[in-house]
Amino acid sequence: MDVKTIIPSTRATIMIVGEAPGEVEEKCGMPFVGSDGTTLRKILTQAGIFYGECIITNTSCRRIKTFFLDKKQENPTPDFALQIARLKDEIETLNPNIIVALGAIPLRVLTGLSGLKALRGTIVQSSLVPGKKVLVTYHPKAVTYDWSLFYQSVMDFRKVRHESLNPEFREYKAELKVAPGKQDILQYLDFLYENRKEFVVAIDLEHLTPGAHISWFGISHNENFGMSVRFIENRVQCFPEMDEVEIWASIAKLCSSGIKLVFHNASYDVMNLWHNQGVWCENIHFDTLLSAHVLWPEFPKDLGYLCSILLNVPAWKHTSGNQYEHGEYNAQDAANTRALYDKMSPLIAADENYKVTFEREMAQIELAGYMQLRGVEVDPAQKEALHKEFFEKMTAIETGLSTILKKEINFSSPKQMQELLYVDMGLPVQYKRRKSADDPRVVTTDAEALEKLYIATQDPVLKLLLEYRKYNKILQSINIELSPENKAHTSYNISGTETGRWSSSKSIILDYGSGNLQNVDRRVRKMYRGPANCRLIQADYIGAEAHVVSHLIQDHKVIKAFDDGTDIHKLTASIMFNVPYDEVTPELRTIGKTIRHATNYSAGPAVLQSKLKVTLKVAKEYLTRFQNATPQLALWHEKLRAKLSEDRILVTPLGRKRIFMDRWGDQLFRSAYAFVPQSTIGDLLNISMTDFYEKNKTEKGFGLWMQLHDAIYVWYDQNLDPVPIAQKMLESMHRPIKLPHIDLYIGVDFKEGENWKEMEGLKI
DNA sequence: GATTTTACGTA
DNA sequence: CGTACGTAAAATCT
Repeated sequence: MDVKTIIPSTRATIMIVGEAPGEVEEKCGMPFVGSDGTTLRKILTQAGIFYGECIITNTSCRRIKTFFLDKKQENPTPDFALQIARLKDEIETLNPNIIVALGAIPLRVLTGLSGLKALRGTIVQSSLVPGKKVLVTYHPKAVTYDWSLFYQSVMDFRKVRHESLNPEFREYKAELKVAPGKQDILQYLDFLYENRKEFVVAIDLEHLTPGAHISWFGISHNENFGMSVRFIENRVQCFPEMDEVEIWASIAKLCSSGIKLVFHNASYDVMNLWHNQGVWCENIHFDTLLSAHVLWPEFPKDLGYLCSILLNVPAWKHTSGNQYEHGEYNAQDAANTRALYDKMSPLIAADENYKVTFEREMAQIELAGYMQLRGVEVDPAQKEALHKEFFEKMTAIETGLSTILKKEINFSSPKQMQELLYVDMGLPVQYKRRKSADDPRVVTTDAEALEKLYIATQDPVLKLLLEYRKYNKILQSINIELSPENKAHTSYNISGTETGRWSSSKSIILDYGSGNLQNVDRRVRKMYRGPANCRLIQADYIGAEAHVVSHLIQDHKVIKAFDDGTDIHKLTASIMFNVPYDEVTPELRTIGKTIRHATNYSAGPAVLQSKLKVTLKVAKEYLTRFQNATPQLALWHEKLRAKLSEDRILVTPLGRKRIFMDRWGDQLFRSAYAFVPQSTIGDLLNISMTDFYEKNKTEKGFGLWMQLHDAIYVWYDQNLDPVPIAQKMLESMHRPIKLPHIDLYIGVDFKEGENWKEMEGLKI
């Protein structure tokens, strides 16, 4: 039976086209009746579209095995060709203002194009019925499979709603000036400078790798105009030396004039301009990357994606095609960034939480850039010594292993390790711990599995394998390339996480060091240090996340302990094992610490088992005992779940908002439990650090060295007294978290030393 | 050659 | 069935 197109009784402006009916649809004779239909209805509801006012159909109104005869999808099968003709007929008769293509097949049929990912969210002209607008988005089946696509689909349908108001296809008509001559460039820059009080100007750079030398400079003051200055072509300068100097001088004059500047990831562009060209951007007015991060931390944030949901521009994707093409993208990037500013700034301004969070992130741009360019010093002699030490250890184990195993094995190869453990040695196959009960079981040879097998068999080979891999990993973090000044650099990413913590990754501008400086192995930290004749001060928030949790759940015993400066983990152990506080042994304290941490984030017994190296039974017992001692925690978790079921939104005490879009279940809950404490401390530290930077950036004998989620590091001249400097750090870090019932202050602990490893308590 | 998976380091 | 990250090397895809 044919599945009939659903046609509303009044004239419909939106036509939704799926692929082909499935078994269920064919039986009822209705499109989208199964789980895909449920998903589609949910998406439409969220987007403010009534299902009943849409024309709903498929490219084929009966089940179909093969759509096309060829792989290129140019020739439909005879059956499908008839269906396409039927669809064309329906479009012409029903005359909707906009057609939505759900997935790749409708995209192909309606537009003749392919490449769903690149075209998603954009409006293209139909080739089937010329003049008709087609918006491309995911098929609900893809959303049902990967729920994180849900809100992206909602955004697409919001655009559909807007586009359904009229049938006109608007041609993209921006004027793009690519690689103009010197006079044109200077004339435009002068024009911008003359209007510096009124204009908002977007800038975008393209660079060469390695070195991040600027090859194209894109600039736009208006969404319908973009200019791309070509500086380098095929590694050769495009302008005579003096002309290039003149152009850069003009750019520098404009950027330092106080004109409002807009970027997509300012800490990269601004610092590249400064580092490579000495151009200083005085007024970083708006960053579209940061605004996207504040508005939708869970969405993709690249320019192409943002344009697809907020603008009406055709998809323009970056290819490594010819140079001129690259310039066109660059000019369009600048124009689109300028257009995004117009769309995004009202969204930020409309919500107080968005506003404060955005302003806070904007305030971090200069600091993040500064810390990237500054880098951290490494002692080459210490690096060499560490390498020698661990290389010898690794070699010794390698020799031991090769005499026992008699065959060459790459211990870094999961495949070969599986062969060795589960085939040659005949050990019981170990599986990775799953995130959710319905995840598939995956065979593993990771450290946790090896530990488990070692406990069971006491086979020394397992211990050797563990040690070999450990030393091999450490050597990786020692064998890093240093800059000519013996420094390692990292790019601190303000928008790197969904919590507001910074992430740390390889710097494009100064590609030296391990890249991520936030996961450096403790055993190699000895080689990192401050400048010559300087030492380091560390300031970290004490038990920060646990402190926040204790207030959120109103655990008065623990709150009081934090207030009194009692050792919280000792207290935990004392309560759990029912021993007097003063008789808690270090071993018991460790157990208390691990359990508190694990339980706050709803870890299961298997995690405790592997962390504490106890049996599953004992781990379960510990958990039960802790939960009994802290009944408030489960209540709070319940409260969070109730809030999530209401609107899936959580807001932290510092105003950061996050929508939890995962499929309803334990994994979503655990992310939610972790969010508020983790985000609050991340934001608190970044606020404090920015405050410290702004207040002290002109000081000579000390300065910021590193950021580590809940700690900051400062280098200082060893001839100075560290205490007053630590006091300045404390001034910036002693900062209230405003909770409904109290202003919460998190304690700060200080350490001091000559390198990142050897640090000892500093009393202030 | 590009992309995904595995393993593992940090808070 | 802790979350939040990034990277190297191996495995896999095209």
